[in-house]
Amino acid sequence: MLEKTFDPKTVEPRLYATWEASGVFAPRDDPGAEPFSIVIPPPNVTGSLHIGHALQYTLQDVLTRFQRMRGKAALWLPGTDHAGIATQMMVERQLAESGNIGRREMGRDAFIEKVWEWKGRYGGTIARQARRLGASCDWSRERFTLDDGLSAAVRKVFVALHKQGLIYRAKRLVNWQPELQTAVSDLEVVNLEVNGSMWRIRYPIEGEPGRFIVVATTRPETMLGDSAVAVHPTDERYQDLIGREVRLPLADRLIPIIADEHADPEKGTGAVKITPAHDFNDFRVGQRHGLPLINVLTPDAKINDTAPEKYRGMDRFAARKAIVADLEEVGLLEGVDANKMMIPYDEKSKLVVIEPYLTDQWWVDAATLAGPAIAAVEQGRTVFQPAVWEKTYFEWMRNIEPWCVSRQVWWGHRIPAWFGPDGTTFVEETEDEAKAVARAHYGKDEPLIQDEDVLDTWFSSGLWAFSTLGWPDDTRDLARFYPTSVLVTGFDIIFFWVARMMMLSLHFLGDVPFRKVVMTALIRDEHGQKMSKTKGNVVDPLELVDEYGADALRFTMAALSGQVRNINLSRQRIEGYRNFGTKLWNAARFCQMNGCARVDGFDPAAVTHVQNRWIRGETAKTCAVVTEALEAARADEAADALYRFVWNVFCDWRLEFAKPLLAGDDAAAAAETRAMTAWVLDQVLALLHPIMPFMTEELWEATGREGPPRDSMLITAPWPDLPASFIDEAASAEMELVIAAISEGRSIRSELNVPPSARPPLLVTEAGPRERRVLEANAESIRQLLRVSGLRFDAADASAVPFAARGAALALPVAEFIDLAAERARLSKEVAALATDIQRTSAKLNNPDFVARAPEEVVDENRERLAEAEASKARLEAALKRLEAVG
RNA sequence: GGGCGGCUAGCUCAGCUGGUCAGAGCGCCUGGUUUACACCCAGGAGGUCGGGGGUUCGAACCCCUCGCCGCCCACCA
Repeated sequence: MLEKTFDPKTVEPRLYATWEASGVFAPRDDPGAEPFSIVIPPPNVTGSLHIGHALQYTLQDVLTRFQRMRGKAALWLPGTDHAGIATQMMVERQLAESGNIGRREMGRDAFIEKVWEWKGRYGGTIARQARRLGASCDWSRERFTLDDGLSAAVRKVFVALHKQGLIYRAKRLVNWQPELQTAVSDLEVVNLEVNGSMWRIRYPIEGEPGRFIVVATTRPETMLGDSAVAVHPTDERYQDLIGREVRLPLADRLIPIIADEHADPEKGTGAVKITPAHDFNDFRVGQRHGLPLINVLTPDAKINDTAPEKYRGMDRFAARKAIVADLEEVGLLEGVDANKMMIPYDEKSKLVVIEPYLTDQWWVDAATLAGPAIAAVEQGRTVFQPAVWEKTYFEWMRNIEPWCVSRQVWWGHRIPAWFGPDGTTFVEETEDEAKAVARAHYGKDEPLIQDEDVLDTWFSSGLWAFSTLGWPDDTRDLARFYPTSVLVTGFDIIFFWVARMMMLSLHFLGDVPFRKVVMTALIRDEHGQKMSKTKGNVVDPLELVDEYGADALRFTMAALSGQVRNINLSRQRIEGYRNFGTKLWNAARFCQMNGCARVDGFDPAAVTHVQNRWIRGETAKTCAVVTEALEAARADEAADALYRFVWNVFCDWRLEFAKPLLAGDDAAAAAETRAMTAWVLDQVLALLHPIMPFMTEELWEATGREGPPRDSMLITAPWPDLPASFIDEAASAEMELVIAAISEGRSIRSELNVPPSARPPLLVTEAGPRERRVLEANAESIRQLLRVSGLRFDAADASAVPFAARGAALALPVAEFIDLAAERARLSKEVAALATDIQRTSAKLNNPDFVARAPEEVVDENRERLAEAEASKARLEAALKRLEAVG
């Protein structure tokens, strides 16, 4: 006997351990099996499971389990990302907290050893947590971006791109994170609006004492590095000044006034200071005019030694204050205005202001790689779901900038570049190869120094789709599982990751990395607020698993996964789906208590009772919907269809109808109903398994104890393949009417507010010929049902006072139960409603435009509707007349 | 500045290519000890589908416009 409720806490760990130990997570080794593969978006090794992972992992697991059951060689490949900067910072912080010496004092090798230690200790956290969700990853294939194999792939890709001219080293302005003292990419910078100031500064015109040109700036400290002042070539105010010089205040240097389109006469004063080493626009202006690049900052954003002595060593913001004060003192500050502006911050901390800074870095020619990546999506070789994200992807790809891939941190893939004594660079996969090439170059051995930098962490994750499968080796996995089938990830990393994978995979494998990208929404709290620690509204998926069970959380994630941008998650929602699980559990208990066990050799195609033919068809319909939905990676649609079927069809009607049959005298019908019910439950378990693996597996095991033995666990059981011939249209039509009739009857009873003790007999007298036929055909079932519900059914009682309603007509013997006046009013209202319906419909049909232009089916529908309404109206009118006679 | 989304019952959301589309869950109200289930059962109330125009025989769905809300991108001195 099944327990009263499902206990996830004991069942889930047990089942997961059984699955994992039995090796079913690995793709089946049948060469004939069609491959299906997903690579996990690798979480940071330092990470732990958050609600967004729960959503993505649920989706990936649903698809993997579904395809596994469909007989495919299904692989869900797990792994983690070394997450260069993030991990390095975390370990540094941890070392500091435990009183260790700093990273720089420790030295590179010792520090990296510490990070590996950290990884060894905490790197498995998220994988353990994923298991609690039921993730059926093939853990034997787990990868880490710094694994030997993956690192080899990184070196090979880097070297190849370099030899192809698609990676180069160049001195350019980069986004510099002064606290970490590393370059970051454009994507790692976030512009935030702040209330700042704009200062107007007078630059004295050389040779014309008392005359100034006023420039406006939000960053006065950078004036120490000014190389020019620019005005628009057509700006009449400054025509005579073009070509002249100004004496740069404080720095006391002469710089030219130049004409450049960049200066916008509408903005500020129309004259703009040009600081090529500290501003991206100015850098371009400087290049156009051959201006010197004057860097005035140290790597940690203090004023350096090119500046006047007074400011040297000052922090950039302190220097700003000092410079403004000094300008004011010498009367060169014309004014200051409050100014709302966008300031670039470090994307992670949102605290550190990013500086444009002049350094040597390695760059990927993204524009060249983007071409094929754009074409692949245009041609539909990779499809985004939902498709709106394709626009975002195209927009970025078509305007892509060179990608700065070098980082001045230690934790990561060291750039495979070596410098010779004369600065010649040798880019090779190994030091030995570099030495060999250098020997050839110099004619003798020269000492080589490897580049200190590591690669952007997204460089290695950009190879994830193929490096994890063994590339550059010609592995069987690579041949079988590349391209992968689906990628499930958040829209927030379209640029960081999806786009880079597209570019790098297409370039090196010649094919897309995945056929479909499912973009998941951002999960917010129930009020639509972003989850954040400071707001205290973060929900921990593991807590939810503890409280409601993994299946409930999974069902919730699946059901909500259709949302494009935001998912507002509430506990009530999860409770609702937990209740759904309980409902299923109880349905299974009902089956068990009523002897609905599986029957050896049972053939669902051969059932004869209308209710069994009907539920067989409903099951087949649901199976088709669910299968199609999951094929399309629409877990939400599958969840929705299953919820409705299990609760609103199987439990609400099927099991209720089965009760009288099971208790009835017709032994054959009862036996058939038992077998059929068990069969339906079996199908339901299989269809639900991808979404609710634990409860379904548990029930599969429990229901397997009776009847023929199970061939396998549910996780590897075959997916139901129910033919369309299982749908019996006649049975469907009949049951639809029966259900409508019963619903109508319930409604009447309830509206009449009949106390349960009074239980009036419910009679059918005014049914039309069709309804009557159906009702009479099912008289036995209905009688049984009505008996259970305390109602009686009698098609022959002519003495009843008629009552009719839309759908099937039902009648009640009113006498003591019905308020005649109220019933009259009710009927009149019905009649009036039907009259307007008839009027509207006939007007429609009399409209020649409608008949001519509307589709035939629609016209037919309207004709039918008119006929039905007229018939109903006639019946109701007759009933009303009789009711009046009684009253 | 450019782009993209959203605005449908108290709440969170479905409504596919215009033709029963005005829906679901939760919440609320009424009733229920009918041995699967109160994590339940039955019933009910609630919306002029953000405003205004237009196209059409017909619009929540298409077009225009306005209004909020959100997100992404962008070098605005």
